[in-house]
Amino acid sequence: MELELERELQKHFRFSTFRTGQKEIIQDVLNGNDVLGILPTGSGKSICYQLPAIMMDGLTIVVSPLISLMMDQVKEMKANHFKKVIAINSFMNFEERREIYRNIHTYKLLFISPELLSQDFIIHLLQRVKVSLFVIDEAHCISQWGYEFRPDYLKLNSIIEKLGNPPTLALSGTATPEVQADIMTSLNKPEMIKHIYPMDKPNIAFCIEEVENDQEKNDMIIQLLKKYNIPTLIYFSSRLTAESFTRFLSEKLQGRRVGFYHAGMEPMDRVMIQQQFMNNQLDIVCCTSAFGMGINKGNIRLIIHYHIPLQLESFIQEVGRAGRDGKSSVSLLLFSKSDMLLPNHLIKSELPDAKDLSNVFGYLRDLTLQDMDLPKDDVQIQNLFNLNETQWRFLRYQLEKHHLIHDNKIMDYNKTWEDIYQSIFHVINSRVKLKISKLTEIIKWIHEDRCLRDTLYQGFQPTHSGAEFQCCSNCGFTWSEWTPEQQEIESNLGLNWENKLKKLLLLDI
DNA sequence: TTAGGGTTAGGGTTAGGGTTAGTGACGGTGCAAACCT
Repeated sequence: MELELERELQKHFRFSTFRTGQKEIIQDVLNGNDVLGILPTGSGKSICYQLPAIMMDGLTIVVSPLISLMMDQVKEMKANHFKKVIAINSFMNFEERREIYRNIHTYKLLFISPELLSQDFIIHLLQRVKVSLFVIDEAHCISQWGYEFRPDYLKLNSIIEKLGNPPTLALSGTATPEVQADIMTSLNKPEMIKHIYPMDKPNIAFCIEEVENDQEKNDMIIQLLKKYNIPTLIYFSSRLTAESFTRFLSEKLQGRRVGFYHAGMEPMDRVMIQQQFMNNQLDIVCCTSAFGMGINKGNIRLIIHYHIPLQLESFIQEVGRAGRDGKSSVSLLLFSKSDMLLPNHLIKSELPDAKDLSNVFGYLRDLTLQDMDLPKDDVQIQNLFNLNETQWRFLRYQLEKHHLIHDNKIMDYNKTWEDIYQSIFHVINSRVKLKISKLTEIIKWIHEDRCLRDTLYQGFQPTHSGAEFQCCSNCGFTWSEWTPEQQEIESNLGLNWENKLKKLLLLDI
């Protein structure tokens, strides 16, 4: 068995040895166990399901949060001469999708979103093939997105059951013990075998600066970026500010290539900015939290937070994109007292409040009394109830869970309505409370006097390595002592046309 | 009396991604149309 695994790895991926954690996870998976694997990004998480998928009979299903991640995976595997892999999404046309459904039994590996996987038709289709392994990639999304933003993540447990309870593998790069427990509870698999590996970054120095206002933030950033010409990400909690700051930087830093990135942009523009940054054709990207998942660029040297993330988990994920190559990198978080308004607003806008909830129940009751269904169009419902998209999605999930609505039919009015109201009201309250406490946690960390590295990681893992370079602003970090490797002017400069062509072709296999 | 510092209030803002209808596959049964003698 031992040697056999290495032989399979060599045969299919041309690696002679496994990286940390891979083999242990794969062995447990092949033995039919449910496994939770926390491996740092860039450590080859995907091998953990790709190799079992090849070796096992039947189909491996991989739930992935982003279509772009699915595409990357399929492209990579096909480049590795593995052809029995496919991703389904709603952008494919009818014919393409029908072709996949017809040939579903010929694939070994299927990438799919939780939303598509929640559709009855897809479940019926997959019930006809043997599902050998069920994988949740970026499994922290269950905890981070499932409760409000993408409730279909919470339906995975019932989907796994409908598929005959295949062995389940949940993978993530960052998950606190709290998030790990949340994943297992949500999947209804309390007995998962855990393989947890440290994700602290010894090569990143943590720096926090309190300022009076945004003007001071701007001055400080300009001063820094004038000194350092290095691949830099600046995180914002506002799309508009990210855009306007990009213009500001372009003005102040002549010759520096600056771009912005957020979820409100055209998909083509997003791909372009990401590619340019990856290929060192952009120096600085001003972005929202949309930027990052699946970005594998080794030489990001500086991550600046212009606004405070809503939780330490997000901060760690965003900061973790620096210094993947192991070289000295810095995280700088800027904050002023007035910054508290923004995260508070974001938390509130995610969930309906008490007034919204009683409004909705009133409307629903009126509709049943008139023997009417909910409108078919969700936008119409949102307008009717005066909720935003996320609030209504959260509420729809809750109402469906309590069987008060099904599709667009509303349950007849009876005395259980009051219990359901109370139950949803309770969920909202505890979610808001939890989010506020997470925000409080990061605020507390920002005001910490002790070592920032120690206090940041203490909730995430039992121990962590010390700093490899400078530690943090509480341990005497100084900018004057920081001399990062400066960026080469143009990454392709050293390549002749033949190598450039090879590089291009490799990128597009 | 005035410049300057500190505080507060008020205005309008605010992240994240997927999806939308149709679709597959199989065997058994019942029935009607087509074909053969």
